[in-house]
Parts: sequence; structure tokens; C-alpha cells
Amino acid sequence: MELDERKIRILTAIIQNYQETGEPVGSRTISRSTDLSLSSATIRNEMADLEEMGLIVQPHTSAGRIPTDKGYRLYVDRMMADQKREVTEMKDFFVERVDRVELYLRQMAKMLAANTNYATMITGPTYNQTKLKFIQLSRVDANKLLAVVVVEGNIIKNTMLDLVREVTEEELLSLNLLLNTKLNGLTMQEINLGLIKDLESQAGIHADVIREVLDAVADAIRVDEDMQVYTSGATNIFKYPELTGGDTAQSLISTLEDKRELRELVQGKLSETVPGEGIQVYIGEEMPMTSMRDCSVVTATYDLGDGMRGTIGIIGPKRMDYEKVVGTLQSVMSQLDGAFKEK
Amino acid sequence: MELDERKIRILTAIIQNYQETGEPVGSRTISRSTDLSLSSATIRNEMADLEEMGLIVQPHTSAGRIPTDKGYRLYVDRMMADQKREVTEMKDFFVERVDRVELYLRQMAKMLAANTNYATMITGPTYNQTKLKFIQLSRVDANKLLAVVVVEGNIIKNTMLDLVREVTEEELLSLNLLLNTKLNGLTMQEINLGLIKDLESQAGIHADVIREVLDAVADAIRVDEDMQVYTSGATNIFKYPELTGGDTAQSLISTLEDKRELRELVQGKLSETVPGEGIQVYIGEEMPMTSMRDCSVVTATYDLGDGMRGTIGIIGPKRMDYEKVVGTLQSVMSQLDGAFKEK
DNA sequence: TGTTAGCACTCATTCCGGTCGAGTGCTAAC
DNA sequence: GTTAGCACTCGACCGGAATGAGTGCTAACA
Repeated sequence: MELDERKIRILTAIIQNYQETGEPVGSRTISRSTDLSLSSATIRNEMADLEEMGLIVQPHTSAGRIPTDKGYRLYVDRMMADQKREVTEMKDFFVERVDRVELYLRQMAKMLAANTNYATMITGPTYNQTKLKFIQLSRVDANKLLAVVVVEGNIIKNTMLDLVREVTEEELLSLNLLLNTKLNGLTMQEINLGLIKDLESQAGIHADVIREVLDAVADAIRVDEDMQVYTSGATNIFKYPELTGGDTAQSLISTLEDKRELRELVQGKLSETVPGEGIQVYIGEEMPMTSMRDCSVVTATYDLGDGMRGTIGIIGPKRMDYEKVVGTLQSVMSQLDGAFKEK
Repeated sequence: MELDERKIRILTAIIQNYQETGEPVGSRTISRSTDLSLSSATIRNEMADLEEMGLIVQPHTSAGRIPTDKGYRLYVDRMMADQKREVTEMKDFFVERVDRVELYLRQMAKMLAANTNYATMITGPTYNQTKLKFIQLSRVDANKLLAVVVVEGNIIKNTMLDLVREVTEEELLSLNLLLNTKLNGLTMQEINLGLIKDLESQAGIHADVIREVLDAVADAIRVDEDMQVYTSGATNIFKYPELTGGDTAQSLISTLEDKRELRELVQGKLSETVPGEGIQVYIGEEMPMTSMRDCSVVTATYDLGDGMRGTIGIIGPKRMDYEKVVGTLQSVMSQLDGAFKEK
């Protein structure tokens, strides 16, 4: 079966109409709304073809047609290919510049949800490739040290560590000096066993302490476990009747609330993301999570500079306004790009 | 109208039955379920009295009765007066001891939600009365300082500050020493203008810098703005049909998601909480927020020691199991009590 | 060969009337 | 004061008729 220009225009018309109304769209509607000036009967013939091709279905006999996942996929792919997409302007897009990434991302999620009317999620950046900038050990109690670690982008992390062995004031001082001179500017990957051995021998204090300190440092900038996920606008999904029927709404909100699952998803996806464009669309069954089988998810990877990358996701019904969402995400990307980079 | 023992037993029976089923309860049901051995007709007479007193209503003619807010209030007040309440044991109540209060509270909220099947919220502690324990200024960049503030309970806060004026290494060293000796052990309230003047004169460096640093310290331990609120189990409300009808579920979840409103509520409530027992019950209309008009909220104030107090709230339908909830909260309170105190 | 008008058909939705049953209020008897 | 009996109310449920949007198919038309 040939997929000619007219069929595509009809498919597009169906998708766009369904996007607005959420109702199955009939042949008459298409016949009037498009500028093809074809009668409903002709449209019906074409629609029969489109259905045969698996791009649209009717939810029940004698109802209008709605697009299938495959239909959306075709539409989205064509849309993504059109590079002449204009960046949609955003209302109220003013996020105050703060030094806390966390707050920034939280606001960003909120803003995105308000602008798109979909649910949003945004993950904190991973620090994989990030360079250490500053390490400071301070005595807080007799046998309690506070380790403060600053990485590039001025992200601050800290942990408290209980010492098994006493450390003198002088040892602490030299340890601080040693750590800063040796580790500064290195990424986590670059701190290998050889370097650790090297440090241990040079420290002049017991190896246990060094080991403990390094563990704390690693702990402070650990990525997997406490990668934060911020969500917003979960209740937006109530705006789409096709998601509120049954318990899809409930399970969806559950997934958004319990961030663990989202985190795993993102970590799985992130690794396979192509570094290029970065914006990806997952439609219905393409999502691994069952709770999102009735949704589409658009993700984008942001880069705060210095290899600190995270993911933004927009979760909505399959009939979401892909064009707007992709545009919005691109505009956000450009805002985020290097937002925390040194000026 | 006299409220004798028998009426109270009937009211209690109605409330408890309604608690389980969520359906209006009829006279026959009461007649069989209680050990009063009265016929349904007698119960009907009593129920008519109870209705006249405004303790129960029928949702429509010829339906069973359900308790009113006033009825619940009576029930709860009597229950709270019974001090011989046994502490309900909790399943899976093992929160790993962590040094991060945040994580701890988050887990706590989750655990509570899982145990009670209601939605829960828990606020981070306020630091009003908290004493400073340790201050550390470190140079990160040429004109960027990192201020790390540790308060009692080993809560760590930090901010980055940009200096308008250069500070030498020696100045930094003496500043650290000065700050620690002068401010250690003081609460925020105790750092007044006289003390600041004193510091400025002793510092031997420009007053601007002192001012900037103190602002940063104040900023780091500021309480109002970024008091965190952790919620969990929001989707539990889907388990109660009377909350899912209409858009109450939606607006409820919205309120839980958008923590701002909760924060304001808690801040309002907290101030008027009597320091004694601490557990309070708000039924239906007693809540200031319209989105919670169909709910009851049970709150408790916890004390981590050193005056770090916060609030735990459990949000459920009016027919929530007050007895269990109050018991659970009390058990949690005893766990939390001084959990972060130095041993 | 592509397009269109007409027509019969399908099927979800809505409305309506009837039945059912749980529950009540009232009265009279115990 | 308690209970049995009875009429009454009203929501819930069910089945059928009416409605209407939308389709597929066929035949006519350009």
C-alpha cells in the first residue's frame, strides 16, 4: 500500500483533531476541517486504507478513528525531521538564578508542568565525569569529622564520618593539604587504586583513616543511590479523561510519587541516549513500565556543563502536543545549557 | 436531650461500622452487631434522637445513617480521654539510622503511609532554638567562599558566597577562629546586633566581609523559607471511594504535591500547638483548607532533641481509624524522640 | 479511474419506566 | 420502655426504545 501525500495529510488531520478533542474523529469532520476539499466518502476510503496499514483504529465499530501507537510514531518521526521548528515562547519563564541546583531543578519542573499542562520529571545531574574542586575535612566532635566536597559547578556535598582512630590536629591539617593537592581536578574515575595506595603511603598516618576518608568522599559524590528525581504537575493527568478511567491515573500518580521506579527508568535510558539531538519520544507500548502504557513520554538530556548531565521528562497522554512539547524542551535545554558554568 | 450510655454505644457502633464499610449503616445492622440485644425498632428510635442531636445524618431519605463531623468529634474526644490506649505494634518499622535527617524523615513518611493506608506528611525540623556547633569558611575560588554551618543534631547546611572584597589567607584563618570561638553554642536569637558589632571590631578586617559572612550564616540556617515537607502515600486516598468522587481526589493530591500550602498550614498550626500531649485531630470543616473538607487530619509534634521540632500529619477520610492512627503516631513519637540526640 | 451521493447497518449513549430492597417512621400491642 | 408490623420512600438496578454519529458498500458520475 502506497503512503502518499494525501494519506499523510489525512492522518495528520486525524491526529491533530484527536489531540484537541480526545474523541474519535469521523470522516465528516476531516472532510470539513482540511483544505483538501474532499467529501466524507472519499475520506472514508482513505481512512480504510490507513486502518489497514495499522496507523489508525476505531475503538468500536461505527465510531470515529483514533491514531495507533504506530500512527503517532510516524507523525512524530516526520515532525522531528522537520528542523524548521520554531521555538515556542514560554510564559512566565523566569527561574531565579540560585546557587542550589536542587532548588533550580525543582522550580524548573514546576514551571514546565505549568506551561505544558502535562506531568513533568527532572533528575538531578550525575556527577560521573565531574571533577573534584575542593575537599575539606573539619573536626566537629572529638571523633567526628565533617567532609565537605565541592565539585565543578559549585555543587556541594557533605557527609559526617565517625573515626575509629583518633586523629591529631596536625594530621588533619596535612591530610587536608594532601587531599587537595592530590585529588583536585580529578574525576571519580581517575581516583583509582594506584592513587589511593600513593596517598596512603604519603599521608604519614594510618591507612585506615585515609581509606575511611576516601570512602566518605566517594559516598558524598555517589551518583546512583541518591540521584534525586523531582516531579511536578502530577495532577495534570486528571485533565485527560482517557487517563482517568480505570486505575491508570492511580498507578500513574503512584509511579510519579515513588521516585525509585522513575530513577531506574532514567538510568536505563540515559546510558543508551545518543549524545546528539537528545530529545526522544516514547509512545505507549514503547515504555517499559506498565503504568505508562497509555502515555507518551518525551525526554531530553540537559548538560549543566562539566559533564553534569541529567534528564527531563514530560509525561502526558498519547495525544499530547508533541510539537509544543519538543519545542518547549528545546527552549529549556538552551536555557539550562551551561547555566551553572563559571562565567 | 440526654446523651446516655446506650446512645453513646449506638453512636460508637455506627461509627465503627461505617469505618469499615464506608456505607451508611442501618438499624438492623446495629441491632445484630452490638451486644445490647435490642430490636431494630428500638435502635431506630435512638437513632432518631441521635440525628436530632446532630451527631448522625442520613445522606438521603430511607438510607442508613452516617456520622457527622460533630459525631466524630464526640467520639474522638472520648477516645483521646481514654488514656489506657495500647500502642499498636508496627510492622516493618525499621528505619536505618542515618546521619541525614532528610532521608530519615522521608523514610518515616513512607513507612507511616504504608502502615496506616492513609496519606502522610512530615515536615523537617525547625531550627529556631538550635545552637550553632561549628562554622567553617573555606576558599573555593579566588573570590568565592564556602560557608559550612553545623548545628546541634549534626545537621549540615552550606552556602556559597561571592566576596566583593578580597580576603587574604591569614584573614580567613583568623576569621574562622573568631567565628567559632564567639558564636559556638549560641542560638540564632542570641546573635544580636551588639554581638555583631563586637565581632566587627575584633575581626581586624573590613566590616563588609563580616556582615556578608553573617548573612550567609543566617541564610544557611534560615528556617521559614525552605522548611521541607515530605509527603507519601498520596495515592492511598484512592482507596476511599468517598474521596474519589468529584474532584476532591484531584485537589487533595494537588495540595499534597504542592507543598507550599501544607507548609503554611503547619506553620500556622505549630505555633498554637500546646506543648503537652501534642496529638491533635482535625475533622472535616475544622480544617482551614477547602481541599480537605472531606478529610480528617491527625497531627503530632515530634522533638528530635535540642528544640528541633517538626510536625507529622496523617490525612485520611473522616471515617479514618482514629484509634489506630493515634496509637501509631504515639509509637512513632517515642521512636523519634531524641533520635538525633548525642548519645 | 477517482470521486461522490445515497442507503442500510452498527453500536455506544441516553432516557424512561418498572421492579427490588434496604431502611425508615409511625402506630399499636406487649 | 420495648417490640412487631406495616406503609412509605427512595436509591440502585435492569431491560428496552429512541437517538445519532459514523461506517461500509454500491451505484452513478466526471
